[in-house]
Amino acid sequence: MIDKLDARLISLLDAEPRLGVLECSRRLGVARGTVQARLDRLVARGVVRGFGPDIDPAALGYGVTAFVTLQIRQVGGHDTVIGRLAAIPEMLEVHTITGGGDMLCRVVARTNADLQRVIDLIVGVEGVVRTSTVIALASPVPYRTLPLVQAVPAESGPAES
Amino acid sequence: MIDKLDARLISLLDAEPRLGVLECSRRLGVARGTVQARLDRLVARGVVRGFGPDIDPAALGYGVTAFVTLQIRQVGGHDTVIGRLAAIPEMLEVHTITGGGDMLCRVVARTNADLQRVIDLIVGVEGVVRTSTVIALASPVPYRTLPLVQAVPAESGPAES
DNA sequence: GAATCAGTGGACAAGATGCCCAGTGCATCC
DNA sequence: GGATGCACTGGGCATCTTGTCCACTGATTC
Repeated sequence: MIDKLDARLISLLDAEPRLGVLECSRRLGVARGTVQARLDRLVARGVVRGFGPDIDPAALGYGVTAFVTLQIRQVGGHDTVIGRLAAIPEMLEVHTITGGGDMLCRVVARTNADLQRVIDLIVGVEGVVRTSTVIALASPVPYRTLPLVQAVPAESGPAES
Repeated sequence: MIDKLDARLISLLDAEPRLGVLECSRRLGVARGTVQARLDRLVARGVVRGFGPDIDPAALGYGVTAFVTLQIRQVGGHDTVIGRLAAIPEMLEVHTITGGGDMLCRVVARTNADLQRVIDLIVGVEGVVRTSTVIALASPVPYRTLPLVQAVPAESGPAES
């Protein structure tokens, strides 16, 4: 699925995203064309979605992060609810889930008081029956995917497929 | 905190991350130096953390995402637990939270069966008392921050700051 | 009025990019 | 064995971009 060179390339780009193809080839000790081809392949296969700017909500004034579990009225379909939720700028992420709740959302707010406003927005969405909120106090492990990338290359020998 | 030009710049880079400074300046209709200065400032202020590659775990074979709520034994400190959790490659994110649980984790796995293995790894961590897992069935709103960026520029007039 | 700051528009050398090519080692396939 | 396909190498080329200067303008602040 991905080999050591790919992993090294991704790790390198993760550490110093501003690096160009040429510089990468120098650091990795391979030809420029190889790096170019690898990158193209990774993007084409969807492994690398892109290189979008990584925005820090806290730096924008949204220092409070919370996870809100929703229960949805069964009739009426989830789609409209999702649409309404997506219209809330503070709504950073929505997942449909198993278990007691129906959806798990990540939201941000400027303050705890502001979080109340955001939650009210959510509760106000037609079809939302109940919400349950937990506030993230700290994020000791911020979102990351590198360990995954670096762990995969267990396939060293003659891999099958 | 951020003005319309910043928002437009970020939006542009989000849509087409491969764009250079020069191309951005053309699209935005401003001088190259301006774009350069804006970008530098955004990065310096921490609003833009970087431009790291966006990896899709699913494309790596990790198609199952789950959220695991942990309860931690009060004695012994969270730090060691966090260290152990961070050592698990499938552990994408860890937050300490309010409410019934102590921590909320996002993990991925190759299959539901594989998820069992990952959860076992978590349960095996010294200090973890109990876990509660919900599986993400779908992610109708994948992680995003753009709406936040585009919503902020409510300050148009002579802002006080 | 003077100073400060953001933006403009232009210039320059240095470097990177996209693209093409011939050659090589290493698989698999006939 | 021999042939094909594939990934990688190393080189060359014109074009574009980058980083970094500069002088000038306009708005804001003191």
